[in-house]
Amino acid sequence: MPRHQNRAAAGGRRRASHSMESVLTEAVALLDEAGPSALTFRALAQRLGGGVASIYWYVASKDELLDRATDHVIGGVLAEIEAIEPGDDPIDDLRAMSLTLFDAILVRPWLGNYFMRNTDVQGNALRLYEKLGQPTLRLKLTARQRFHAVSAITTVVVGSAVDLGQEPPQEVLDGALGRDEFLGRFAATWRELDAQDFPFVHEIVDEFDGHDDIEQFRAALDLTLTGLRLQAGA
Amino acid sequence: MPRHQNRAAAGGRRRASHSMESVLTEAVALLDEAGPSALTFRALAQRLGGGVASIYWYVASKDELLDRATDHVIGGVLAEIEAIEPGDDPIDDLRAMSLTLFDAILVRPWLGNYFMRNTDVQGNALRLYEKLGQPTLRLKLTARQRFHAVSAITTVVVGSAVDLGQEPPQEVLDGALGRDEFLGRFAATWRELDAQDFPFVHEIVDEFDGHDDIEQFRAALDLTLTGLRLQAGA
DNA sequence: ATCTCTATCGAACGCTGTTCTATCGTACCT
DNA sequence: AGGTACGATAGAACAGCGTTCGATAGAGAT
Repeated sequence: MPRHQNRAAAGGRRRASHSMESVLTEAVALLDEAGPSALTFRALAQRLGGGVASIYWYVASKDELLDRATDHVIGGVLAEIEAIEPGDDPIDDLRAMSLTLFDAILVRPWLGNYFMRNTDVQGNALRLYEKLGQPTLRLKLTARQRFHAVSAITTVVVGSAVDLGQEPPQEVLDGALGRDEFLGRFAATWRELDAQDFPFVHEIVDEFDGHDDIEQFRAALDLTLTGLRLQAGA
Repeated sequence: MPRHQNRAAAGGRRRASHSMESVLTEAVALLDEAGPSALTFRALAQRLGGGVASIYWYVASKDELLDRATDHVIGGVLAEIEAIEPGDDPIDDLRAMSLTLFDAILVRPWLGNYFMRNTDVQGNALRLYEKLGQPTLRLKLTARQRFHAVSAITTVVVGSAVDLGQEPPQEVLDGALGRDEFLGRFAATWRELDAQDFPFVHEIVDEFDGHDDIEQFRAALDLTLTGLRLQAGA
């Protein structure tokens, strides 16, 4: 592991000169551009203009690379969340923070899969967890209820995000097939199901067709927050 | 794809004779015994006493294998859920179904990662989705609210389960390190954090230490169901 | 000038999912 | 019976992956 940051990158030489920063930045860029399957040590090395093995000086394994890359961008999210001014209602604050986190995962669907995997490496994730928990300190709850509340909220956020994070079947990644057509195709097969056996699916198929992910998430979050509000007796 | 099931497996011959059933059963067995990383085509072929390429006659890719294996066991869960007698309160029914599903994922943590990935292949998952939705038909809700409610519940169930499904760091898989010690080690590092900067983490660290996953899930589920009950105006 | 330590890299290893091609065995048709 | 089509099996090879090894370049200290 590197003990000192790289001071400067020497000019056009043979050997490449990296830094933790550049490694994580390029890793994130790869994840953003083409999803988790595109982040390979070879692809990353090529982007950095160096050899494969060099990356192992900064990172002990791919898992650690993913954890550090995740925490790297979570740092930005944390800053956004810390910039939120606390209001009168703690639950409204929780709501705002959750939406900010969700938005971030919406832009980078891969985040959900690695977020909070290992708080040893993911220091920013831990800080974010703390930040999410602080509003609950202003609620009339037991410590256990607070713990469960924040767990429930992160579950909803990350769970919703993971749903979205599933790599679409290539056709929509290419842009050949739009998201609406993708949903529509599912909806079409659902509509062909027997109406007797699948009354619920028929009831909601029009809602599913072309639905908005953010709205769906907001609905799930609000159910949880309503429950929490009731629990806090406010 | 096989059009006919295998009628009989001829006695001790050279060539192996499979069936969709046996392929999925052995795949599930591998997943159960040693997690997703243990399910490889080579390991599976060895268990089936045949060659690697044979599996591709039943399944077009590993993704499909995972989808079918998942749906295979979801079939059992579906039967359990269909055996539940509907009661007076639709939300109580929802609760019972969710707990049944969660229990199933608790026993097979890998389930959460593949559940509902592709309802084309996962027919039982679709039926389970329908079953989860039916109680909401008895609630005073709009179609959209019903859709969002069931999505929220599956998110909580699967989200909680995925959290648990993360392959533990080998030490606890070996049994060398118990789950309690594993949690305790995290708790210990959390306790060493600055109390000023991490008031919430300090507040809940004792709850985290040695916490029960099922209880944590139940708390998250109940928050959502309470919110839903309020929404339905009951 | 030599030594040490940081940082780099090419080549190789073992593993993976997947494909190619060849084949066996059975059921059916004449 | 003999021929043929096809369901079903399998070994070998391929490309790609994460990871390890051993060698080595460069900069600063002695």
